[in-house]
Amino acid sequence: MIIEINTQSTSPLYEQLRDQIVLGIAAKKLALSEPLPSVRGLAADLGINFHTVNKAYSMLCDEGYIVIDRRKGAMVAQTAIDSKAFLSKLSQQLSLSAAEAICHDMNECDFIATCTACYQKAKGVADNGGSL
Amino acid sequence: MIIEINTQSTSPLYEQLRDQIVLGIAAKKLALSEPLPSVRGLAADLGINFHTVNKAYSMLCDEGYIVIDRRKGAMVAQTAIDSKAFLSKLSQQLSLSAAEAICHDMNECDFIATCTACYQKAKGVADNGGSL
Amino acid sequence: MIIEINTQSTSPLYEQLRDQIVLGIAAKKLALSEPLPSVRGLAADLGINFHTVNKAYSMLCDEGYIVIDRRKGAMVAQTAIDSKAFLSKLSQQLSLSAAEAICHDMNECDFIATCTACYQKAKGVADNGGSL
Amino acid sequence: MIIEINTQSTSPLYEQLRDQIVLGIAAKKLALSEPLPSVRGLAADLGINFHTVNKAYSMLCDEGYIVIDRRKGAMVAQTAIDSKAFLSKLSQQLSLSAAEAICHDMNECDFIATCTACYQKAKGVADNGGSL
DNA sequence: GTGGTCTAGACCACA
DNA sequence: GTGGTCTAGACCACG
Repeated sequence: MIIEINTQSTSPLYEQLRDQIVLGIAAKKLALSEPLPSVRGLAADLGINFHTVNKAYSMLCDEGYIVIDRRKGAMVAQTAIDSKAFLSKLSQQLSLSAAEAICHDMNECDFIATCTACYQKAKGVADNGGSL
Repeated sequence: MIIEINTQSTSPLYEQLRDQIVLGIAAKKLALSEPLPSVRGLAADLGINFHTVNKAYSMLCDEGYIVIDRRKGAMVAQTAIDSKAFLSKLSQQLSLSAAEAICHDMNECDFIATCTACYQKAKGVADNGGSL
Repeated sequence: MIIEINTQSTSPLYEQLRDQIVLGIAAKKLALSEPLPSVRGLAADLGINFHTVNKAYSMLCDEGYIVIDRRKGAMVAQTAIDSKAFLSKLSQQLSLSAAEAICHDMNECDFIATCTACYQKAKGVADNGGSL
Repeated sequence: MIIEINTQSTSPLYEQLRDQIVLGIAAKKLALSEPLPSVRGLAADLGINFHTVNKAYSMLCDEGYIVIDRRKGAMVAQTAIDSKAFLSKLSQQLSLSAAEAICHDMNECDFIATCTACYQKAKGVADNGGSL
């Protein structure tokens, strides 16, 4: 799996990293229980400070996406927890996106079509050849 | 229109303000060409510094949601521009949301249902009772 | 002669007005010794405050583009004065424009071609049919 | 590279700063990818507030002259973008300068000569003695 | 150590 | 009266 970091973006590096890994897990590019690269190794690969990678891993751990074992390192969690708080957060994100779409004169059909396309893309259908 | 600011949140005040106003425009709580409150007036109402409000207004202006008229102050723009760059940004936001949903074992049906609900909510259907 | 004012621009209205009138004089749309519209009349036409028009006229008078007669009102001056200070100002403006052009990878030929085109345009060649 | 700020001038400090840096980039006094001084460092050198420098840097970033890297700070951009909008802006600047020149009885030859001189000066030919 | 954010207060330009 | 500009200082996020 390839992770791209843009050091010129306004969003913090650890957040970009966290987002990329979530995308990777959803697309099954990071298999369940597969160990993630070590903090120092990934930091070296990306050319960033290992504290930054550490922070991203901590966030992912707090959100339940990964589990961190002191000996085995980080690995993808079986399933993410705390789905109630998550639904509230998801709803907020989507409401804002929808509001932005409405302001840009996008009707419901087009918005839902975009949502569907993004879901498919996130699932990695295009990358894996569709059906599994 | 009521704007709520959470000073406890980690996200910057100007960003919260920007998001609230976008939601307000989408829900038609802020009519087209309706003047927004003055920078200092809104700041006083919210109990925050006027520079913070100013930054939010500047962002909204850059994004094309509002225009700042020298005579009448800030007002809702007729229509937001630069839809090409917007589509790319929207797609990125939705892809991340979709990935998070997938990690939480949400299937496509449920995700799309949530998207639809959020679109309706953003449009203010729930608030106005649907048809008028 | 048509004057266009953009109340949503960041540059002050009186400056826009001043620039438009200078362009008009150069293009001979405002003939020598022709009286300019009255301060209050022009303000009403443009839908702006007459203090704003007044300020623009004062600037033009200070720069020598027009003369203001208490009885006859404002009119185009025979010739602009203070050419030494002007040359310095012009050089400064052009140097900055040239620097911006260089940063955008524009070579000398293209820059000079653009300068020539702008000079012709300012002289109103295209509008008046070329020769006089 | 030496930056001079005139606190007596009517034009805002951040604009003067922005212009000086553009001139510096064009004259190659600031090499490509060379890091600019830090916001607070430059502010201290110039004896002005760091917010003022920050605003100038933000403008330059928006215009594509510099990029702000999270690790290395601000640096000269490889190449400025959005040349279409730029050409329109450049044409407007030059037209106004040309109009002013015409009002001061400057003929086309003299105007173009001045443009050429300014281009050379901006490129830094005069400073380096022409050929190297 | 660097930039980002927020607050606060003063002055001026603008309409 | 409104926004724009500049200054100043404090705190935190980031790397």
